[in-house]
Parts: sequence; C-alpha cells; structure tokens
Amino acid sequence: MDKRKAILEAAVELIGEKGYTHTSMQQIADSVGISKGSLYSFFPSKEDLIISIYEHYQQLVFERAFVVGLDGNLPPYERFAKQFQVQFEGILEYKSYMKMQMRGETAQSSEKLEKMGHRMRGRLFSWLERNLIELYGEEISPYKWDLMWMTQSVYTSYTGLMISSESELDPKELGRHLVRQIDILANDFLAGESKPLLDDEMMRPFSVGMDREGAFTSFEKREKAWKAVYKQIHTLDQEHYFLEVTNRISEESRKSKPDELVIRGLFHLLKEEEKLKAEAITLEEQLLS
Amino acid sequence: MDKRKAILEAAVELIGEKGYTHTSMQQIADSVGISKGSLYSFFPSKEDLIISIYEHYQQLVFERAFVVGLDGNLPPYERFAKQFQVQFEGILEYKSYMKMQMRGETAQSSEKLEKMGHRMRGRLFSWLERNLIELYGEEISPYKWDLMWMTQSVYTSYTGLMISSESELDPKELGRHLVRQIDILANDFLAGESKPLLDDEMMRPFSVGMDREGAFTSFEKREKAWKAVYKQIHTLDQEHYFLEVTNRISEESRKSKPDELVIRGLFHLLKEEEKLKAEAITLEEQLLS
DNA sequence: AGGTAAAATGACTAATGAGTCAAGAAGATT
DNA sequence: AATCTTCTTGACTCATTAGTCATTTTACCT
Repeated sequence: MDKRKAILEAAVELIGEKGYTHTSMQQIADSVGISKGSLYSFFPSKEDLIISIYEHYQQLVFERAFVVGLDGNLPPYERFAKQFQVQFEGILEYKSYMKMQMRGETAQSSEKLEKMGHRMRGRLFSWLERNLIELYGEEISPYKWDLMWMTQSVYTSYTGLMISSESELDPKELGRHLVRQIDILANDFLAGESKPLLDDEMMRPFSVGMDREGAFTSFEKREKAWKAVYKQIHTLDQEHYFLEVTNRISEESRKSKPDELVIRGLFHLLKEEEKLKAEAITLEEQLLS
Repeated sequence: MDKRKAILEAAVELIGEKGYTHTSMQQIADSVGISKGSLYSFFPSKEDLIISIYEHYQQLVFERAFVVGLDGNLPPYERFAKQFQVQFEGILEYKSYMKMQMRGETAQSSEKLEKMGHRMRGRLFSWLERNLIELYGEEISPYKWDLMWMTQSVYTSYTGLMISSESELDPKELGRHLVRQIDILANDFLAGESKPLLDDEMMRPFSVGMDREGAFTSFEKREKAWKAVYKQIHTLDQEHYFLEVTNRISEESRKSKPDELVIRGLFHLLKEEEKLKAEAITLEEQLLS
C-alpha cells in the first residue's frame, strides 16, 4: 500500500471539492486515516503537498495524451482528433484532479507552480503548433496564434463541461468536433477571408523557448528519452515493476532538490534488464546532465 | 467623497491582486485609509463585502453592454460585433474587477454568489441566443448550444488575455473577429456539414428560466423598464444627477434586504422631473411588486 | 464656548489552522 | 526477553485574521 499515493489522492479529492484554503491538513490526514504528524513526514509543508499533486498528476495526464503522437500510422487529421480524444478520456479518469486544477486556487501564488503552469501551457501550444503546421503547412503560420488561442479556449471550456456535467460527453465525438471546428476556421484563414488578430509579439508570454534554443529543445530530447523507456517497458514481462521504478525516477527528478544518488540507484535497477539498458542509459544522461 | 465606493474599489484592487483569502479586512481598511471598525460599519462581514462588490460591478459592466442593443439602427451583424466591442471596452475599464472575477475564489462557496453567477451565465446565454436567432433564423436552433458554448469559451478566454497582457488588444477588432468566427461556424452548421454535440438536455444547468416562464420573463420586463429610464435620462440636462439617483436605486434594490422606504424616496426624486415620470413609475412598479 | 450626537478608532476576543515534538507504539535484532 | 530503532501520534505553540466594543475624535448645533 503506497501511502504517499493515498495521501495525494485524498488531498486531490478534498481540494477539488472545497478548494485549497478551505481544506486543512488535518482533514486530509483524517481522510487517509493517518495522523497529522505522519502526513508531515511525507510532505514537509502544505505547499509542498500541492506541488507534489501537480507533479504527480500532470505526468499521468500528459503521458496518456502524447503516446498517441507516436502511433504514427494514423493520418494527421485523424491523429489530431485521436489525441484530443485521449486527452478528454484522461480528463474523465482524473476528474477530481482536473476539478482542482480548474479552481486554480493555490498557496500565495508560488513561484514554482507558476513556472509549472507556464511550462504546461508552453507544451500545449507547442503541440498544437506542430499539429497545425503538419496539417496546413507553413502558410498557416501567420494565423497560428489565433487558431491556437481559439483551440485552447474551447478545449479548456469543454474540459470544464466534462468534469461538471452529469451527462457524459463522448470523448471521441468531442475530439472530432474540436478538430472539425479548427479545420473550418483554418480554411477560412487560408482562403484569406479573415485577418489574424494575435501575433508573436503579444503572445510571447505563451511561447516557451521557441526562440531560446536551449530550454525547449533539451526538453524535447528528454521527452523523447522518456518515451523510449516507457515504450520499451511495455514490451517486457515485468512491465509493472519497471513502470514503478521509472515512475519513481520521474518523481524524484522533478523534485526541487533531486537526490542524484537515488536516481542513479534506480537507474541501476532499470539497467539490470538487458532489453532496457540502452534506453535507460540515454535517459540517465539526459537527466543528470 | 463616497466612502462606500472607495472601499469597494480598494477591495477589488487587493482581492484581484492577491485573492480573497489572502486579503484581510485590515489590509483593505489600511488601503482606504480608514480603520477596521469603520469598514465594518459599511459591510457587516467580509462575505457581505465581496457580494456587494459583485453586485456593484456586474451592474456597471452589463449596463454598458446592453445599451448597444437599444441603438437599433445598426444592422444585426454589426450590432452583435458592437456589443462585444462595448463589452470588451468595459472589461478594459474594470480590469481589476475582472481579474478578481476570473480568480473566482470566494468565501466558502456562498449560496448567494452561486445564484448570482448562475444568473449571469443565464443572461449571457440568453443574449447570445437572441442574437443567433436574429442573425440566422430558427434553423440555427439545433446548433445553438454548440455555437453559444464555443462563443462563451472564446469570449471568456479573450477576456483573460485582455486583462493579463500588456499589449492591449483593440476591443473593436476583437468584437469583429469574434463575430466573424461565430459566423463561419454557424454557416458550416447551417450547410449541414457538422452535427451538433450539445443539446438542451445536457445544457439545462445553463438555461436560466427558458423553461420556467416566471423567473426570466419578469426579469426581462424589469430589464426593459430599467433601460427605458436610463435612456430617458440621457436626454436630460441633469443627466449626471439623475444617473446617480438611479444607480443608487439599483444598488439598494439589489441588496439582500432592500429598504423599501429608501427606494420609494429615491423614486420621488426621479418623478420630480416631468420627462422622467412615466418611466420612473413603470420601473417602480416593477421593482416593488 | 459648551454640549451633544454621530462617526471613527484600535485594542481585544475567539477561532482556525500550519507546523513541531516529546512520548509512546510497533517492529526488528540479538 | 531485553534492547534498540523506526514509525506514528496528537497535544501544543504560534501566527493570522474575522469580528466586537469601550473609548476617543469629529461634526454639528445652540
């Protein structure tokens, strides 16, 4: 029984329901069935707890969605729709986390969370951009921000609708629907009927490292290395065990002060499996550089 | 110097910046330059204060937007765009209120605020619906929720963009842009190219009194009476004075326990002006029924 | 100027909740 | 069984803040 995970789940549930400030550490402890002191042995502070929640769940939600990007025998348009579908399915699965995230209320606007949010938005936009360029070519470029902004707003509000409404929307239909709307507007832009409203200049806060080579590119490489490892793991017998090890690595590496020794140790566990060695080494290099 | 208003403004500023829970009554009092005790003589509780803020500003923002609906010599399409424009202008003007509203964090989910939010959404949707039907006729009806939902999400997210970004978006362009996007999607729906995804059933939480005659209809009538008064006032010399009286009536009538005597007294002030008498009486009947 | 009513003040109370830590329970080791 | 180690507990401290109210200041009137 993973107590840490149990705490995260209980906390997400409570905070999603009543908000961060109106959920006390005592309530969370009670809900898990442990004492407050014990809770504090897992998370040194309330802020630390909520940050861990974000780290934990963002990883889960994103992993789901981006795997589809790899299954590369779908035509672009369908793949785009499928990716939304998978994302919406993830939202349904992690409803309480999403509820919490949408409330958006946290501790005194933590530096760290802000960075995380920024990184998330950046990821979303960069993913959208890639898809738009792939679908419509470079000609869409002048209109990309308008399309991306529109997409992001509608996506977000459908998310809100899904987690609040009783009558469940079908993720598949929703994905198609969204892509269809994007398509209509994109074609209108390409036909030169509408002028763009948003440009690079004013959207700078949302473009993460598309200008600065370093940050985002290295992130991309790391992302690839992660994916390689996960993909390889799925082919193995001891899938579950290696997944757990890898998730633990991921968790540790996202901490503010990751313990290098822990990470190195965990990687040794992965490297024991011959079929995983190459991917593990690549990822380890990426993480410890 | 209206101290009550000064408090509302200071509070909006602080709460917009740091959130409801992280803004103390002491800070608000300090910011206005009065004592806490004095603050409590205006607002009996913190919750009461935030409710008053919503009541005060919603009125201001909405008033601006709906006036355009009356200037009826614009063609429907342009009027629709103009209404968005005016609304965006309002957002720019009441930036800190909007910031506060977008944070959405309030006291332990007050019954009253929830009702208010619901009413607001209802108003927005009913306004959108009217415009869509006017522009595209009854045939748009099966697609109205999809269009309205899309519009509402994009509208909301542009609002967020306006209040956060430094580079100011032009409300006029933004209004046109939004209406243009609606138009493209509406035409696509009408051409039978896309199927609707949302229907009355699942959108019931958002349809305020479109089914139940009473509530909304009577609200509409009252709305008309208000507009008639405001319109008449604009033709008068002492515009400013009568506006102030009317705003005061509006404020009082939105209180949880409106003082009927105060309202009756204020109406006497309006009825002194012969040209305003008829409209004032109609409104008074609406309010005191 | 003197007196009275109204308004403003800020020290005080009470509640809440984050974070600590000494003491005790459970488990491991010899 | 005795001892040591690790985990768990919940009573306690301390800071914050909503809301109160006796006292003081201001404004107004005669």
